[in-house]
Amino acid sequence: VTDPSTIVAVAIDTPLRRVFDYLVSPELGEARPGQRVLIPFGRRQLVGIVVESRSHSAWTVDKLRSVVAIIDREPVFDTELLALLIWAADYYRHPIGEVLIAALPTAMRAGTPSIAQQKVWRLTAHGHERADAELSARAAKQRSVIALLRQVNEATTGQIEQQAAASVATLRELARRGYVEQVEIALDAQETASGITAPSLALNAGQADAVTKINASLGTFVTWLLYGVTGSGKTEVYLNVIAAVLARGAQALVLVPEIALTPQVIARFRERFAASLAILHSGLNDTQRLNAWRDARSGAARIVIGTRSAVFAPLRTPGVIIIDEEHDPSFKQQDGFRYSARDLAIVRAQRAGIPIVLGSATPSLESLARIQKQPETLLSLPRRAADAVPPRLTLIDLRKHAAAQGISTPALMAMRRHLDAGNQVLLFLNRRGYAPVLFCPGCGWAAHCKRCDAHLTVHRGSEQLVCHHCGAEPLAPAQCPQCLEPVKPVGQGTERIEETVAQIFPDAPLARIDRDSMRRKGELEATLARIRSNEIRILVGTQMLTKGHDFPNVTLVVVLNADQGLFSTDFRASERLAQLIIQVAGRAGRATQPGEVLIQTEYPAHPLLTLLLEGGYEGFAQGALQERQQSGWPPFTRIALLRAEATQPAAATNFLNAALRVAQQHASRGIRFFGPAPAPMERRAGRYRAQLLLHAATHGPLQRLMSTWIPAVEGLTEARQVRWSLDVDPAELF
DNA sequence: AGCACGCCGACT
DNA sequence: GTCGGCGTGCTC
Repeated sequence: VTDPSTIVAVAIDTPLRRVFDYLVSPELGEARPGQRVLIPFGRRQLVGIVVESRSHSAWTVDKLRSVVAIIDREPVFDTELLALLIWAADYYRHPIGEVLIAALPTAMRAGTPSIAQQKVWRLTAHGHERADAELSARAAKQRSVIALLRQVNEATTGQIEQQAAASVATLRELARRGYVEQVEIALDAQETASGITAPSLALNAGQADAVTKINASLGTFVTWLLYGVTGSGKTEVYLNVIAAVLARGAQALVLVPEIALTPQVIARFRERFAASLAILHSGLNDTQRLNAWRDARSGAARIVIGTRSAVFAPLRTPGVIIIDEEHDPSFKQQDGFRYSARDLAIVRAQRAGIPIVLGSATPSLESLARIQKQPETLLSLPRRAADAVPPRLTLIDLRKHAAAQGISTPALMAMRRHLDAGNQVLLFLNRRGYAPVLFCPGCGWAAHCKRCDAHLTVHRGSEQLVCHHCGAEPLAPAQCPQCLEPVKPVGQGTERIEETVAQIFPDAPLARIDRDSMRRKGELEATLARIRSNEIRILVGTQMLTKGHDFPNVTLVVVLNADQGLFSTDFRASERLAQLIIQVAGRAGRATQPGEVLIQTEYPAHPLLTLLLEGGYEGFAQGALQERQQSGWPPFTRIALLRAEATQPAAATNFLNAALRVAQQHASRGIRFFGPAPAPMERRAGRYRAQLLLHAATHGPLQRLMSTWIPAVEGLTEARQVRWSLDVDPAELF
């Protein structure tokens, strides 16, 4: 007897790195890839996603269970998006079920319909035939409802209430008699405008050239690098490209860093286009997210703007992908499914056959390495005429110049000069809190976190110390627990800089901008408004200041401590520091006056700083790329990182050693292993962390090894005592 | 990840 | 006598 059922491979939201085969009985209809299905799984019933239709299974039929129901009429992922997601799961070696589920809005991870639904009333067959004959002549309201439904076929409760002057009670009575019924139907996508409401600004030659080239590439895959300093008009280029994409009837996908998705950015798009926008970011609730997702999928939204995860937004007619601030680290997910939205966006554009535009004032070294091979894809935007003079970078040698509470005399003098000229001053320090250490001058004791290998940070006006790594908030001792001497805060955080500056410049209104001071919703917006109105004269802040916001009246930027990224074990730290310095320097001198940037350092002869000063970001990047090539780091080679953490001190290293032994039994030709080594901060939140680095000339050997190695690693007994994860193309080495 | 089974310690 | 601790194994 042949079983008429077909077999489907289903991905399920579990950490299991495989799909599960199920039977589909013929009466359910065809289960197509991308559709959600309800399936029995162990003792539970779960929502899964069909990945593939199969004629055979490696499992015998008696082991297979049956799909309970097919949830979607239309697949939630079209063929292209499903293929991209499967590719991503394979590339990052992440469980496919988690990858597919992560790409769905939360509401759809349960059974919520993928297309917006509407409840409508309609006549039953019985109602059609008998209602007029059977209803009493005096039942005027009931009769008018029947008449209305005969006319329009379907109507919502609201429509009936208005047009038939009937109440819900009338409808209930009609339903009780079996004349009418209420059913859910799909709500058709609303037709939306796609026009342009505001004209383009006049483009300069660089912008016009970029727009011309990108627009000529529509319909083909090209990776463009749009390289231009802050204020060079990258957004205007995006807007003109999007206009061309909309004119072709296609959609634009725009990815921005988490911190940059501000009301102003959205307003700029809304101003220009009548087309409807779908916005996808972490601040949305489930319903808003679902609606945005549906609009993107139906094509009702012509422009989709979002943060990292929006790279998985469904698009009916993809036309272009734009990644603003492509160097930004927030495009890499740092836990769970550790994908790079930037890299996946390039893959998506390639598979869709559309151009992708990577925009930045400080491009990633990956992008610059690509430009060395494909120089024709570089689109450089020159400075605007008004800002023809780039800000002047100067080093202040902290060993020569005394620093009062972190601010050197030359910096103080420059601040005075710029304030007296009526300008604003920005002090940048990438360290929150009052002081990074609480120290005893008597015996050398310092306050450490009980659960981390880190100092506790002092916060002003708080009885408690704070661990910036695990969030612990122990009480601050007034005296040293060892020798009973009074303890004192050592070093500077933004709070202490704020205090010092307020003492030295008591008449200059000051704002501190960091995660602590901007905790409340809307506070950042309010402060930025006070800065724009020139009410604030001195800005003190962390990297929160460097992202996206323009401060036209700032003419002096002081980088208070450039040394934190100078001697890191992470080969990417110098790239990050250079980007940070150039980004913060970009806040200076937007208007008529040239800007001045002072960088305080104990290492003025450090090659990174020398390169930056002499050659700007290009100079630095050239040097850094040479160094990466010589020492064999990405983008010239490929790496992956196996991390592990455990409450037992040796468990993580034991696991990684076992994993390394297994790796050597697999096809690991061309792969070098570094470690296992303890993470730079070995203990964090009470867990001991270690890592094993894999290094190869190209991705191929890594992929070949991981495809057989990771399943073996999963089965190791040592794995039971640890939490482990794999990071392909890690952005940070710890 | 769930969820169950299973085998050993302190309690209504 | 049971409730429940978390080690181990399984999910088409």
